[in-house]
Amino acid sequence: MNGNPSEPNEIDELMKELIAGGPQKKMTAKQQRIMESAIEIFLEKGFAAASTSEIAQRAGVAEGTIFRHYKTKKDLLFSITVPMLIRLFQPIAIGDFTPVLDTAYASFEDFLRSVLKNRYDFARKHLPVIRILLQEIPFQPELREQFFSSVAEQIGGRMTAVMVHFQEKGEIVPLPSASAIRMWLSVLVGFVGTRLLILPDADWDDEAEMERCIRFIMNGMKA
Amino acid sequence: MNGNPSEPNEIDELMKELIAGGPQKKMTAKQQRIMESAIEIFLEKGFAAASTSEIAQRAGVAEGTIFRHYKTKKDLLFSITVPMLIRLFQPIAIGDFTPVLDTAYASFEDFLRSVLKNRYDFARKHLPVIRILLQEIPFQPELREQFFSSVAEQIGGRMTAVMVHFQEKGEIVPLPSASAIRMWLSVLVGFVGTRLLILPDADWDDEAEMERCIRFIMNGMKA
Amino acid sequence: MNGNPSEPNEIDELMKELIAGGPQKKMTAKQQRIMESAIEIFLEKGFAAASTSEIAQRAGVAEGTIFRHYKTKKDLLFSITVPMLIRLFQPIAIGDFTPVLDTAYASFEDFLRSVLKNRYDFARKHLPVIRILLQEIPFQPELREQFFSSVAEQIGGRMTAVMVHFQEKGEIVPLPSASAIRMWLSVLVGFVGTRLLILPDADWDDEAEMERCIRFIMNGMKA
Amino acid sequence: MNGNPSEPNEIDELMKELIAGGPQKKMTAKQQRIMESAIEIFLEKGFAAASTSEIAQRAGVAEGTIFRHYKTKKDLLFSITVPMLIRLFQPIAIGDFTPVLDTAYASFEDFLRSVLKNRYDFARKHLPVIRILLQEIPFQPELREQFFSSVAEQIGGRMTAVMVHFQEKGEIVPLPSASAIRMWLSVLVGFVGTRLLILPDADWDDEAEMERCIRFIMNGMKA
DNA sequence: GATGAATGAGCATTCATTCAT
DNA sequence: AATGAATGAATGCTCATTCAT
Repeated sequence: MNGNPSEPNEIDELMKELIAGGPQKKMTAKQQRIMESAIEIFLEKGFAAASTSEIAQRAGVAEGTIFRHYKTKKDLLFSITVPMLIRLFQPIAIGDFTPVLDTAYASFEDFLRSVLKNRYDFARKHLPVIRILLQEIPFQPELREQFFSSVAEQIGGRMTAVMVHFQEKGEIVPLPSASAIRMWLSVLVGFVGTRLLILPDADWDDEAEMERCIRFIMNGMKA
Repeated sequence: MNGNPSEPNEIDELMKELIAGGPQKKMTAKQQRIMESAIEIFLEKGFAAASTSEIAQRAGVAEGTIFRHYKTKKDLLFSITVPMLIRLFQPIAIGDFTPVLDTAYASFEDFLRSVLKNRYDFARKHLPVIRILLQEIPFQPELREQFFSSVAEQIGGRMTAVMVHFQEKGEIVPLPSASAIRMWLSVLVGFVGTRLLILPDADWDDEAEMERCIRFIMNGMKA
Repeated sequence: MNGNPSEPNEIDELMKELIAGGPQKKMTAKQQRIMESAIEIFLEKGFAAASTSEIAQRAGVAEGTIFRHYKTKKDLLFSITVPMLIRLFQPIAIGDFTPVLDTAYASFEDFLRSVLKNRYDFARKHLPVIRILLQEIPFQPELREQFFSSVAEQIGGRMTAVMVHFQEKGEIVPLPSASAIRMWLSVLVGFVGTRLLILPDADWDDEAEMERCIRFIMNGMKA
Repeated sequence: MNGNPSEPNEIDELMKELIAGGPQKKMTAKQQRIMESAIEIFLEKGFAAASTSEIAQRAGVAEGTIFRHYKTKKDLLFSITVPMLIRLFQPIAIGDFTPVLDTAYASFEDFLRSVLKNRYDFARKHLPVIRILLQEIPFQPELREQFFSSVAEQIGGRMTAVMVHFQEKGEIVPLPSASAIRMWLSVLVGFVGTRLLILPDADWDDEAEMERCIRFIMNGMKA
C-alpha cells in the first residue's frame, strides 16, 4: 500500500538516533503513555489484532494524538521493538555488558557466566518488549533484517573472535565456531526462555540452574 | 450465542478424532484446498492478518464455502494446528517414534540420536504448519493449554522415566531430570530451529552437525 | 427483485384453495413440521430476522427441503398467515360463526356477546399465528391488501347490514354505521388484545370482563 | 465482549437524559440526518430488514459515521424509539399535557376530550416514530420493558386516581378502575389508530368523530 | 500540540436459494 | 421427495488514517 523503499525509513531513523548516542530523550508525558499502552496491548493481542483506538483509550489520549507522534501503527511498533533488538544484541554499544567481551577475560567459564547473568537480567527486566519482538519477528521483514544485521555484527564479529581466543588458549574443543556458539547459546537461551517464557511460574532456583548450565556447557566443550 | 465454555469445543473434538484413530479422512477436494490455502496464508501473514476472502480466493472456492466446513476462522486455524501440536509431542500415539522410548534402548547416545533424527525429519516435513503453530501460540490460549497438556503428558511421563533409567545405568550424570531434559532438548531444538527457521539458507552439513550436537550433549552429561 | 405482478401469485393460490373448500390437506409430516417450526421462529424473531436454516434445523429437515415445498421464504410466511387472515374475518366461510350474522338474531346484545365469545375463543386458540399476522402486516403489502379486501367484504357487507337492522329495530342509536362498528369493535378488540397480547399474565375474570364490555357498549349505544 | 447486563445500558442513558431535562440537544447536522434517514428506512422496511449502509447512503454520510454516533444499529433504534415511548406515556414529565390530569378538572367529559385531542395531535405529529415503535415492540424486549414501566407509572398512578376521583364525584359508574380505563382507552385508541394507521385516506370529519367517541364513552359510563 | 469527527475499505460471518445426487 | 454442499451478495461493524478546529 504505502512504503516507498527508497526513502529513508523509520528503522534507519531509529538506528541513527541510537548510534548518535541517546535515543528518544524528549518524549512528552503523553508520548510515554502511548508507548506504555502500546506495549501492553501489543503484548496481549499481537500487533495485527491491536487497535490504535484501544491504545489511545488506554493511554488517555485522542486517537489522532498517536499519529502525531508516530506516522503509522507500524512506526509505533518499530519504535518499541527496534531499540530493544539493538540493545539485545549490541550490549557493547549500550554499555551494560562491555567487559564480558574483553578478550583479556580470564576464562571461558567466566565469560559464559557473565553473558548468562547479564542477558538473563536484561531479559527479565525487559520481558514484555522482548516478547513483542519474538512475536512479531515472523511477520515483520524489517525486524528480521535488523535482527540479522545486528546478530551478524555481533556474533560474526566479536563472538567468533572470543571462541577462537579460548580455543587457541586450549580451554575448549576446536569446533567450527558457528557450531560452538550455537551450542552454548542454545543452552543459555533454553534456560532463559524456559525460565521466563514457558514456565515462569515453576519453582526455580536460578543460581543453581545457571550453574548447571555452565557446568553442562563446560563439560560439553572441554578440550 | 457462542462461547459457552461448558459445551465440547473444537479442540476437544479434534483430540477425540486423533485419539480415536485417524483424523479428518473424508475431506472433500474443496476442503483440502481450503486448508492448503489457509496454511499458506496464515504462514505468510499470521492468523490475525489473514483474511478469509483471500483464503477462499486462493483455494478457488466461494467465501461462504469456508464457513460451511469451519464454523469460524479460528476453527480453521485449530483444525490445522491442533493435530500438529499433538503429533509433535505425542510421537508414541502416532506411532512413528515408539521404539525410541523403549527403555530397552541400548544407550542414551542412541536414544538422543534417534530422537534428533526423527523429530528433525518430522519438523522438516511439516515445517509450514509447525511455523504457524509457533507463531500463533502466543496469541491463542487454547493452543497454549493444549501445548502444556501435550508436553506434560510426554515429558512429565516417558521422558523422565528415560532419564532416570540412564542415570541409574550410570551412563549420565545425576542431574534433576527436568534440568537434564531441558539441557539436551535445548541443544536439539537449537539445532533444528537454527537449521530450519533462522538460517535455512546457510550451507549445512546436517549429518556432521547432528553428530556434533550428540557429542556435545554426551560430553556435557557424561557421568 | 422477483415478483412479476401479472402472474398468479401465492396468495391467489391460497385464496382459491380456501374458497374451493378445504385447504392444504395432503401436507406430509415433514411439511407439517416445517410449518410448525416456522411459526415458532417467525413468532420469536419476526419474519425478517428468522433464518430458513434455523427453521430447517428445528423441523429436523434439510435446508433444501423447505424450498421444495415453498418457493421462497415469503411463500412460507404467506402459507401461514393468509389462511388465518381469511378465517379471522370470514367466519361465515369457515362456518364456526354463521348464526351470529343471521339478521333474525334476537338482540344486538346477543349479537355482541356471540361475536365477542366466538372471536375471543378463536384468537386464543390461534394466538401464535395471529400474532405473526399482526407483526408482519406493516411490512408485507400483500398481507395488507388481503386484509383490506377481507375486511371490506365482511364489514362493508354483512356488518353494515347488521347495524342498520338493529338501528331500524330501534335498539341502538342511529350513528353512521362505520362509526358504530368502530366503537363496539374497539371495545372488543381492546379487551381481547389486552387480555391476550398485552397483559396475558394478569389475573383475569374473563366472564365478568366480557360482560362489562357488553354492558359498556350497550349503554353507549342505547337509543 | 458486549452484553454485560449489569452495566448501565443505552435505555438507561436515554432515560437519564430525558429526566434530567432536555434530550439530545447537541446533535450535529450529520447526526440529525442519520436519524431522519433511519426513521424513514425503519418505517419502510422494519428494523431487521433495514441496512445501515442504506441509512448512511440516504443520510449522505459514510457508513462508519453511523457507528461513531451509535454503538450499534440497535442503539440507533432505541435512540429513536425510547424518547418517543416516554413522551407518549409521560405527558406530565414532558409538560404538554399537565392540566389534563389535574384532579381539579371540571368534569370527566372535559378530561376525556382533552386527553383525546392532546394525544391525537401528538400522534399525528409524530406518526412515523410511533409507527416504528408499534412495529418493533414485538421484537425488542427492551422496548417492551420500557413500555410497561412507563405505562405502569402513568396508568397505575395518575389515571387510577383520576378514575376514582370522578367515580367518587358520582359522574361515572363504579367499575374496577383497570376495566374503566381500558374501556375509554380502547375507544380513543380505536379512533386514533383507525384514523391514522388503518384508514388514513378515508374521508374523516375529525371533530364530529371525536365528539361521537366522547358521547359513546360518557353514555357507556354514565352513573 | 492535541483533538475527535469523518472516512471508506475491509472484515468475518450469514443468508436465501440452487442443483447435482 | 429429500438432501446438503455450494454460492456470492449482503450484513453490521471495525480499522488506520486524515484534517479542520
